[in-house]
Amino acid sequence: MAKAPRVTIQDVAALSGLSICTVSRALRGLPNVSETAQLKVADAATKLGYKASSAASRLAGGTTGSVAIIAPTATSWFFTQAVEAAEEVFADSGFDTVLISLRNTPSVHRKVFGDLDALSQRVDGVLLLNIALSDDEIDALASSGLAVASVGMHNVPWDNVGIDNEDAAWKATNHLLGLGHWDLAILSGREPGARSVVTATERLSGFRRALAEHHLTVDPDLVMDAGSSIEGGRRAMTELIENRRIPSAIFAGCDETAFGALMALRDLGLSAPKNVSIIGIDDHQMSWFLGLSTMAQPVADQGAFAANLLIEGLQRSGPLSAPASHVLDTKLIERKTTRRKR
Amino acid sequence: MAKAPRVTIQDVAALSGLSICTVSRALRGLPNVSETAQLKVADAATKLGYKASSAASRLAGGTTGSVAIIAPTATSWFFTQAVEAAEEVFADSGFDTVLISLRNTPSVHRKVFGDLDALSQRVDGVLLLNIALSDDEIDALASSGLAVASVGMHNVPWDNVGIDNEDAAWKATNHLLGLGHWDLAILSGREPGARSVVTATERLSGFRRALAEHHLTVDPDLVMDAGSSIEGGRRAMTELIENRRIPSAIFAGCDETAFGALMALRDLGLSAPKNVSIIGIDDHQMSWFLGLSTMAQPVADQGAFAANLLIEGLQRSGPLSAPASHVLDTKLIERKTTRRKR
DNA sequence: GCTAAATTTGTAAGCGCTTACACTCTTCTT
DNA sequence: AAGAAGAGTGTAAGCGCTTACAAATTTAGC
Repeated sequence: MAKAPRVTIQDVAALSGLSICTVSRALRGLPNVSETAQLKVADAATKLGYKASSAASRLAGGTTGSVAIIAPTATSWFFTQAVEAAEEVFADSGFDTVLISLRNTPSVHRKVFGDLDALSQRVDGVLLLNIALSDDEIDALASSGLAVASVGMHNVPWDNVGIDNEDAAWKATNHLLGLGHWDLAILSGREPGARSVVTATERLSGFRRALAEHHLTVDPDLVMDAGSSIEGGRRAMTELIENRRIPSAIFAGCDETAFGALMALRDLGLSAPKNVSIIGIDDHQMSWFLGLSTMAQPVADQGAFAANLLIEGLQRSGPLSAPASHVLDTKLIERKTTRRKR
Repeated sequence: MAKAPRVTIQDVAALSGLSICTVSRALRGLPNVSETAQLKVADAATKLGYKASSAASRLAGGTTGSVAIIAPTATSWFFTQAVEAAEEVFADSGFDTVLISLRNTPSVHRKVFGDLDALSQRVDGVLLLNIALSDDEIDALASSGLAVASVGMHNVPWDNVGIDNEDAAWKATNHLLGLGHWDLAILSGREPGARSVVTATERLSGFRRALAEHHLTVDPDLVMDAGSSIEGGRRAMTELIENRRIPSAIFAGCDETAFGALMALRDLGLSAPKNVSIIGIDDHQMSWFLGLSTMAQPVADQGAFAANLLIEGLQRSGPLSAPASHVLDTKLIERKTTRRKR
């Protein structure tokens, strides 16, 4: 199969009998192109199967036709769901998706956000998934010329979609409190050694608020950095049981953490809700199976929604209207790992 | 933050007192550059913080500095693990990773593989994860100019790494057979309506061989297309129990399918290994917790290994040596969902 | 020591696209 | 009905890099 010589804008111009310039404008839907020209160009383009060279386009000051999705890690459930949904939206809109996993590693984080020029050279926009950014990084991003949208990041100068983490945590905690549990632990926070994640901070704060409203104090011994992985949950839970004490109930920052906790429990001959009640956040696909009580959140929806916001931002490109923050609902799903304190 | 004017190769040339051309060659490690020049260029480049523009480089006939990972879907466990591992390797080698999910959708598949020109325009190489390709597609890819490497694809004209699926399935089936189960069902195959996956075909064949070696026939009623998702496993298992019959044991094409089957079982008041023994393939993170017997395979290793092969291929770029196929080991992990037939 | 060959360096022509600017035609003005 | 304004189109100059090819320099050969 011989390499077909690339179809360039020249060919389209030739076939349509117009100049390169007019073709370029027509193709990009710019004004000042007659309908006749539009049609001729569109016709010639499809006939030739023309696709603009992103490299050339980029070099000449145009766009790259690709966007980046930046996630703290690519393996945890939340991110895989969100990434898949966003990728679909991007692909359907003709964008390539560059995946960047920070791997929970500060040095990678710095490398990515420390050189936005490099980023903006390769992509037109970025979709941020629950990334904890410093004020400087936010400013830099906002003025980088890149379109930005995010999931799970509040108070940022770009469009965002997420759930109300503080509220979800508050509700989850209240569920526990309502069941008569007052000695609560939280398995959340950040991966030890990693950068903290906004989400975790907000969830912790919801947890604290719920307790405070019941005039309960948070025992520092029961606040565990468990990250958001199964392994982290397991480690934290083991540590909790072996070296601290068993609380009455546990609020896990996400379902995977709860899974890990459940494992640790079983390792030690304990179980939920017998020895301890436990609730997570997410409604992971396995949660139903494991009977895990949880606050359900629409993950794929968030990814798709944010992706669409980014694409809109890419199109509008004009004066940025005020950034909007969309909040999606969460819902308590009571299953078998939580029950009234005896 | 004013946008720093881009540092171009011109600037480096000026600072080093050499011509653009020499700088370009020096930067890319091409021959015929004196050591003195090398040093001067390297010096000037770092001093200026110079980064080549990938767009310009690409346009001029160089490389894009990015590679694509193509997966049948981005959400299933196997792929998320492999993708994360590969992305890490790519990132560490300075490549951008373009994620392309086929979403188990034939039309997407056709779109991607039907226009390799578009692909080769944006990336230097592709990493294929368990993609079922027609001979024509394989030929087209092989002669597309793209570097290619794959996971889980045998008999392809490029480097591949995978496990011996036929053998793994055979071993898993033999485990069941050895336990006295002779009435076996298989939950594998492809997502109904989707393109078949090589892996599934090979696993089915290992299953058949094991049975044949024991002079057993495969009951077509017990061969279910379950795809490789939890949902698929659940659906297939439900269908099996409700409209066909309950076999003595089940070989699930992957752990997630097995999870789904376990769910379906429980839905109907049954359980493993009481009513049916069940074994999967993968050793998913949750399998230990659920007590699922399985054939463990090193997923992240496969992704990383293949990514390295791709990078090597990218570098060598010369006459392609014979494609190598690397086979990684699998291991039977006997847990609680399989037991001797009573 | 002088030419032939090899090595290092520079010149210049693109790669395919965008865009400022110049140039036709049409339309409105008055 | 003549000039201004605007719509539609074309010309040409890059964007930053790679790469023939030519030029300059060094090295080798006899």
